[in-house]
Amino acid sequence: MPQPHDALFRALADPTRRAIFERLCRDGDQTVAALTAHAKVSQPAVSKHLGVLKQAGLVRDRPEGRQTHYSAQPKALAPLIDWTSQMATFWQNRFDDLEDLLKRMDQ
Amino acid sequence: MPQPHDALFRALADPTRRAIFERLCRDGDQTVAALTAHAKVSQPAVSKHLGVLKQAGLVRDRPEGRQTHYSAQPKALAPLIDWTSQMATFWQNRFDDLEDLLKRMDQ
DNA sequence: CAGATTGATAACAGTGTGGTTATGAATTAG
DNA sequence: CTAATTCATAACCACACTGTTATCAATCTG
Repeated sequence: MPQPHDALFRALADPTRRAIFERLCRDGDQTVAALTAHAKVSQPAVSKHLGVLKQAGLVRDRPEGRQTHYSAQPKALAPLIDWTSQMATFWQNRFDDLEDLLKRMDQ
Repeated sequence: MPQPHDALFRALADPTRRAIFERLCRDGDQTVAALTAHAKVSQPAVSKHLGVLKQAGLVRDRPEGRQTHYSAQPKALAPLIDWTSQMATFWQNRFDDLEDLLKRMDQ
């Protein structure tokens, strides 16, 4: 059972892919050609990365004539934020438990 | 030039590794044997995952006799939080720019 | 000391991932 | 219509990654 997080974490694991996503967040709509111009890899590589990002919901594509515009979908980062804060919460709760324990021992 | 983020994102990309980290966040200090008992992989695999997590700063090890205790280091998640909020900020700024543009057009 | 336990490491196998070049379909320009 | 452009896909390659089993050093136990 693959977690819903899984595709997201996987997609963000690659630096080239993160760079593409960052650029889309920073500068908005971009064609594949524009993204390729700034990437250090070939156009097919960029297309494949965009495919992975799209699969993870991180980008949307908007075909327009012979070019395809891609845009960031930062809402897709929500599960990552949730997961992170959950980890922090677990951590915090353990301190709370420790506190409770110490209080109980104090009696 | 490997970003400081890189090891972090990479470490979190694997589900087995995330599960180990989650358990350490939830239940605190664990020996390798305890972690292996709940993982679906062999002890050497767990040890290797712990090595990767340690490299990324996500866990600390505390040798004690013949066993090694591992604990989560949630502070290591900070760069991930920063990165995420930066993406959101970029996104927000682009809306601000758009707003500015619309205001300017309104005059 | 002898034997059992714990965990790290080595060696290896299978798979996945990220890159390349080649190519083709669709669209635009001349 | 012809030529050029844009992007996706196919085919392939190299390597990294995750898992395995075997083994060993270190430590505890009897």
